[in-house]
Amino acid sequence: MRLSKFFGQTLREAPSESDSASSQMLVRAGYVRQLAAGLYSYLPLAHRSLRKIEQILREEMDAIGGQEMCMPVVHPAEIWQESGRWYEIGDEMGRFQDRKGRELVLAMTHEEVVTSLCKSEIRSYRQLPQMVYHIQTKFRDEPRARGGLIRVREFVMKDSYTLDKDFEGLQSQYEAHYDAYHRIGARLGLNLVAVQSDPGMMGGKVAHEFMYISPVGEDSLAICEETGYASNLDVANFQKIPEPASAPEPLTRVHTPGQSTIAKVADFCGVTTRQTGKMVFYMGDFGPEDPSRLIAACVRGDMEINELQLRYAAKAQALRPAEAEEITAAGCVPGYASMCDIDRTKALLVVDDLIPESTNLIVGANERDWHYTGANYGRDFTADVIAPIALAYDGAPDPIDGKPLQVVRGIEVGNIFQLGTRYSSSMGATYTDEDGEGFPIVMGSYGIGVGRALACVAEEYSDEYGMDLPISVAPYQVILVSLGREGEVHEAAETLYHELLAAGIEVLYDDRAVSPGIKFADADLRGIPLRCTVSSRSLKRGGAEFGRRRSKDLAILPLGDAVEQIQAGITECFNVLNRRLEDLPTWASRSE
RNA sequence: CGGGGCGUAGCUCAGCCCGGUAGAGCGCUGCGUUUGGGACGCAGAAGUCGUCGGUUCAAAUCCGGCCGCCCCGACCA
Repeated sequence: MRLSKFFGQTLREAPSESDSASSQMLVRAGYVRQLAAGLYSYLPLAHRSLRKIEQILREEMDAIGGQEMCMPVVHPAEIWQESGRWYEIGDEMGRFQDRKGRELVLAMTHEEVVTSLCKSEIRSYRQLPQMVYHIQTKFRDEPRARGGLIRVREFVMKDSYTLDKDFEGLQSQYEAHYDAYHRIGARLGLNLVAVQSDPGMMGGKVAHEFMYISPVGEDSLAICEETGYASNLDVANFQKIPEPASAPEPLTRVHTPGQSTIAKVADFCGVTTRQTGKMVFYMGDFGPEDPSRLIAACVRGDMEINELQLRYAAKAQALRPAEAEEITAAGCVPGYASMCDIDRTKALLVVDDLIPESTNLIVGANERDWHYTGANYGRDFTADVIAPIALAYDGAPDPIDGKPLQVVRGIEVGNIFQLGTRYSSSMGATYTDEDGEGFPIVMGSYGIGVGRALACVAEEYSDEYGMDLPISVAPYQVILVSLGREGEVHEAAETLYHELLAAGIEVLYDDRAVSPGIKFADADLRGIPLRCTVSSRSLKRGGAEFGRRRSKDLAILPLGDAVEQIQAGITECFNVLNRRLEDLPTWASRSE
C-alpha cells in the first residue's frame, strides 16, 4: 500500500479524549477514531491488526477442535426471557423494538443463542462433545466507558462455547481453552496471567480470567510469583494469622474522646490495629420479596472488607455502603459501632472468620467517645454469619505456602467459564443418554476481546516515539521509505516495492512528497517493526538500508537480494515471538 | 447515578475573570526554494465560539436549562 493514497492520518499531537498510552498512540498513529463515548471506528491500520489477531484466534481455536460459525447481533427478547437474563440485567443491555413492536436485544454475549441452537441440533450423547465459536460484535451499554479501547460499549469478541454430556467433558474442554489462551497471549506478544475469578451467580464453580498486568488495568489481582498463586482480588484467599491469644480479660468500657477511627483508637490505646475490630455497614438488597436490610460487617482492624465475599456471605443480591442515617436508625453509632451491642433484629451481623480466633479486641461501645477493651467472640458477641470476608492485601500470606502476595492491576483480555447447566436447564436444551434418559447439556463459555487485545499490545509496545508492534499484530511487516521523488532513487524504490508485493510481503510504501523527518517520525509512530530505506545515500553505499524500527544498526541490502533478506528479517521477528511459546503455563503445570 | 473538569478553525489551545468587529501554533490549498529525523519564503482558505433561552444598546465572555466529551467513584451479564 502506498502512503500517498492511504486513508488515515497521523497526528502530531494526541487528541485530548483519553489519557491511556494505548489509546493515545492508536489515535495518533491513525489506527482508530472515536465516534462517541465507547464507540470507535477502526481505520485501515487497526482493521488489518484486528484481522491478524482474529486469525490467531481462529488458528488456536481450530487447533483445539473449535468450529467457526456466526450468530446474530440482534436477538429476540424471548431467548433472554427464557434464560432469565432479560430480567436480571439492567440498563447495560441494549433493548429496542422493531416496527411491529417486538422486543429485540443487542447481543451482550451469545449463551442464549448457542443454547437455543442446541435445542435444534443436539439430541443424543453421540453428538457430544462439541465446541463452536464465532468472532462477532457485542454491545454492552457500560455506565461508563473509559480508557480508550480498554473499555468500550461496542466491541468484537471471540466467544467459544463447549457442549458436553458431563462435567468431565467440560473440564477437558476447559483445560484445552486454558492452554490455548496462553498460546494466544504468547503469539500476540503478551504475558497473560490466568487468575481465578468470580463465577458469579452463574451456577458454575470454576472460572479464570486471563490478565495483562498493567497499572492502567481496572481489575485488582493478588499474585505470588514464588508459589504461582494468582487470583482476582475479589476471590483471593490468604492465610490469616491470629495475634497470639491471651487470657480473656473482662469487657471494659474506656473513654476514648474523639477516637472515631481504627487508627486513632489503636494509637490512643497503645496497641496495633491488629488488636482491634472494625465495623463497616452496608445496605443489602435481598430481592423483590425482601426489603433491603442493614448488614454489619466486622473484620479485624488492620483489614478491609471484601464486598463480593460479604455479599455472598449475607446472601444479598447487591450491596451499597450504608448512609449514616441508616446506621443510626438501627441503633448503631457511626464511628463507635459495636458488635457487642448490635440489635440483630435490625442488622445482619457478618464477622470475618479471623474474629473468633482473636482475643481481647478493642471495639466500639456503641456510644460516642467510648470503646470496649477485652471483647471476645462467644462471650461478648456472636454473629449471624461467620465467613471469610476480609480482602486480601499487598503482603498478605498466600494460601499455598504463606509467601507474600502482591496486589497488582490487570486488564482482562479473556475469560473462561464453566457454566454447567445454567442455560441448558432454564432453556430446556437436553440430550438423551445411553439409557434414553434426558439430561441438560453441560456448557462452558470462553471469551477474548479482540479490540481489547490490540489495546493491550499497544500499551505494552509503546515508547515516546510511537508503537513497536509485534510482527504478528503489526498491520504491515515492513515500511519502505523512499527519500527521492525522481531519478534512480525513485526507480529503485518503486522496483523494490513491486518485488516485495510480488513476494507476498506486507509492505507499506512511503512514497509521499514530504520531508525525510516526517517520513521517519511517521514510520516510528505507526509501529511497523521493520523499516527499509531507499535514498541516494543508501544507493551509494550499495543498496537499501534495512533494520528494526528505530535501530541504528542497519544492514545495507544489495537491491538484487533485498527481498530475500527482508523475508529473512521477517522470519527472525516471528522466531523471536515464537520463543514465547516455549515453557508456557499449562493447566497441568498450574499451582492453585 | 454521585463528585470534578472541559466544549472556540481538521488537531492542540489562548481569549472569558473585567461584555464592544474571533486569535496563535500545527495541519490544509497555491507558487517557489528545499530532501537523512516533524524545512523555509510568499500568498490563501477555513470557526452558527456545543445548544436553547435569559440579561444587555451590545454576549465566546454574565445568568439558567439541556446536550456532548474526559477523569474519579458507584456499576460491570
